Amino acid sequence: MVDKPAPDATRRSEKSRRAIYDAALALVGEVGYPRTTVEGIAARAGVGKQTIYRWWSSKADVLLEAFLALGEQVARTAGQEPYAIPDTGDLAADLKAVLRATVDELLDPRFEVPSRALAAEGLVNEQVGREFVSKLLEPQLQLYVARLRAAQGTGEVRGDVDPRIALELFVSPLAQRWLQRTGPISYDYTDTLVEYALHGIAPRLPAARPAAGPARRV
Amino acid sequence: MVDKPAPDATRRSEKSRRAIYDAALALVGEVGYPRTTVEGIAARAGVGKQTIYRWWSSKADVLLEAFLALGEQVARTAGQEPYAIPDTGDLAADLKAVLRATVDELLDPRFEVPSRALAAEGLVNEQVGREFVSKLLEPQLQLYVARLRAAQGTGEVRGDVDPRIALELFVSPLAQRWLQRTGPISYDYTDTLVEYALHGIAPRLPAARPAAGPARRV
Amino acid sequence: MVDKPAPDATRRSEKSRRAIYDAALALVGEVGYPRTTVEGIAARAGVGKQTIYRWWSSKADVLLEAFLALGEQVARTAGQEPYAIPDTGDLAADLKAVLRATVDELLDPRFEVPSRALAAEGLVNEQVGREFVSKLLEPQLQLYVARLRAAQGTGEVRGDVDPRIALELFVSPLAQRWLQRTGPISYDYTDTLVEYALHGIAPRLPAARPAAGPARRV
Amino acid sequence: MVDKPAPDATRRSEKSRRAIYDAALALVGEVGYPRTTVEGIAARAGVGKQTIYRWWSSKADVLLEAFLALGEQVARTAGQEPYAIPDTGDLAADLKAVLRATVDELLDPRFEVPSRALAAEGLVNEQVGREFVSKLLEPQLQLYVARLRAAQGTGEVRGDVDPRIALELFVSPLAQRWLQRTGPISYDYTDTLVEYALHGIAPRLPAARPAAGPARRV
DNA sequence: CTGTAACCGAGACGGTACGTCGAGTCTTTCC
DNA sequence: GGAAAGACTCGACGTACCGTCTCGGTTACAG
Repeated sequence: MVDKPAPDATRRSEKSRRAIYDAALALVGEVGYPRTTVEGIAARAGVGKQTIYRWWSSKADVLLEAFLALGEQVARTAGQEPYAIPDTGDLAADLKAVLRATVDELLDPRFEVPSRALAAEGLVNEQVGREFVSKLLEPQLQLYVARLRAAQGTGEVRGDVDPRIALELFVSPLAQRWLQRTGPISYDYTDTLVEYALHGIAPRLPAARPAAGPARRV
Repeated sequence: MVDKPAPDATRRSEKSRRAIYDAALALVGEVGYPRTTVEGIAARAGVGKQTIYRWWSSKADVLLEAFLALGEQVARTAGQEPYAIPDTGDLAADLKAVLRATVDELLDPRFEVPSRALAAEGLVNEQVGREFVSKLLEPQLQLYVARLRAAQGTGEVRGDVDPRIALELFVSPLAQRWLQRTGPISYDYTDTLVEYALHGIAPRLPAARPAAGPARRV
Repeated sequence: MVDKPAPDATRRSEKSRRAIYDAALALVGEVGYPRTTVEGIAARAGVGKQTIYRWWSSKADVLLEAFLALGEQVARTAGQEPYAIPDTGDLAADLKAVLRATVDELLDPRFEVPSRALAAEGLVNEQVGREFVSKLLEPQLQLYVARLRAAQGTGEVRGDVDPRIALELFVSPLAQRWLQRTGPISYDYTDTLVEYALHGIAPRLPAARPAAGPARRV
Repeated sequence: MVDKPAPDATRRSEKSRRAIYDAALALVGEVGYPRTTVEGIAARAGVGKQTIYRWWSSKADVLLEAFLALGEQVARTAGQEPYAIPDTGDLAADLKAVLRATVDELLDPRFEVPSRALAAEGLVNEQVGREFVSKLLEPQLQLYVARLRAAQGTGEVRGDVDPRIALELFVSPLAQRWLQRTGPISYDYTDTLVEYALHGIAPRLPAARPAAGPARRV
């Protein structure tokens, strides 16, 4: 069995690509993911169906790229990297700020429908899932890893902690509430998550060191 | 507009119902959720399509009930309630044990495909999502709430902690890794989650807090 | 390889069949055969495409049956058999009359487009061709065979002539002019064909028998 | 509306033209006319699609020219005009000989598929039909006209006979049997046609005619 | 001898129709 | 009246070609 000859990407129509992205995002936003069809995207974009099938393998694939492109475009519009995590020296405050921003984004309908749709498709379609995770999710999680490592440097976080796991303590609960609608999302909620995660839910042990401040040992 | 006359449930064929459950679970396991069709379920169950549409509203609905029925049947077979959380007095040990059991279940292919499929459908189909959460997910989470409340009684957990949020610190990360394939799942991983969640990732620093605080347990 | 289970003809929708015949004939008449599509027939008939593909194998197949049905219906309307060849005892007059009627029919636009289309499809698609010939053409030609045989009985036609070939002398030229547009069609033309065919194009040989009339020997 | 600028025929690639003819004839022979596509011809000829559309208006147009070119080439190979009708003084013999040669050609698969395809297309596509008739069919029929006229000079054929009609008595039946598969084709068949056509199917009865008559040859 | 304008191979493009699949509805026949 | 069976309308699928439209590249004639 031979793969078909693979189209010549240098001749690709930029206009069509953009029109397809726009149509796909618009339709998903308007009628939802399951009722968005390849045929509908093509019609709305003023494009032949074949032009979609030539460059993408499925509806999910189109939407994934469209969403990535949207992300880049928003980033470019915003001027600088919007997803950086600040480092004011106060880890808790920084995390709360970022998570509050995330809450805002999750509740923004422009993002909500397509990203929920992609996440759903990714659960069931392994290929889409892997790409969704590696292109969208993991890069953002790595920002938390970096911030937590910095906090380990300043002693705000124990040195033997695995940051890749630690970040899940506050990121995953938010993700699950949003995706699976297991509970409401609010600033209070994310603030609480950060507190529980950072300080632990166990009562302070009476032992411990006297010391003050955020452990300014060099 | 009137709802259609509503079928008379007393005359329902129990045999058909079971055959439909079996067929649905078997097909989802064999060909995956998206390629499982109502027509296929009907054919495999030796049942008319109308019999399915008479009692369920969609493929997801069938699968949801089939999955619930499977759970009950397994429970009945196992003899006693399988999802209870032990209370040995050692919270950490109890949670680790339960999460290890959960890991086993998540990796059991008999459960994996249908529950992943249901979760995915639930993301996008709000009705299914609500039912999935309220009938399957939340009841299990409430077991954690109960156990955490008990731990608050013994002082293992601060009294001012919201148990419904606290449980997410170790449950959600596991759920996300499994659902979205963001990372590997193992006993080590869940043990680590419990440790981080229970003791916090920050070094124990009882100071640096105003005072006040609740948790005035006797 | 198995044929698909073959639909149950007893459950077939008579209404759909009629609507499909009507739509097919109308469309062929309006836009011509090549621009008549299965999709168009289905839409016009208010029928799903699948219903067409369930019962017919192709556009040509639909049209063939539609045309046959039209023929039957016209016949039923006309009351008695319309394609019988009269036998007044005067072979030449009878043939001229029938061929004049045929000319009328060939020039009737209601028949022209679909039958020309079917004939064309039959040239290239052997299956359609065989059915066209056996169901439509040959039965009519057999009427000529019968009439010629009767004429052999009365001595109007030599006894050693093969009627199946003889009829082609006047039928085929008309068919070719009509189908291939190799020349105009008129009463004069068909009358001439009959004369040439019946009396031969050679001059009368001076020899021969004295006799009179159309050989009324019993 | 202006016609497009009309390509410069002097710069036309002869190699491409030949390759297109070859590819078209080969494909029609191999997969039949309906499954021969412009795209396929271009690919097989190693030619851009536009090169075909620049010089021809349709698949049928290409095939028509390809077929004409094939005819010329065969003629050139054969040395002299192959379709001339001999004039030995014996009309019946001459016609039988020519028709036997025609039978051979009709049964030659090299010719059969493309010419049947062209004839079919011509039935439905009037433009192609006219060209097919005027460029291919009529020139050959005119050879019969000439031969019949000569026969009128020698008294073998009545002078008042229209040769253009007369030739159809033996040519059209053969054409119809071949095109529409209404019967087998053989030397016997064509010999019989000639006999019937030339001598008439009625017994020779010189009487029963008013008199007068033309054919007053000296 | 060199533009430059046409043809050329290639193939992406907007479209139309294909023939298939499955959804959800409707109808028939049996129990 | 529920159930098996399956034909029905409908809508989308992914594919095949249509005929048009760029893209370099390669002649071949004009300056």
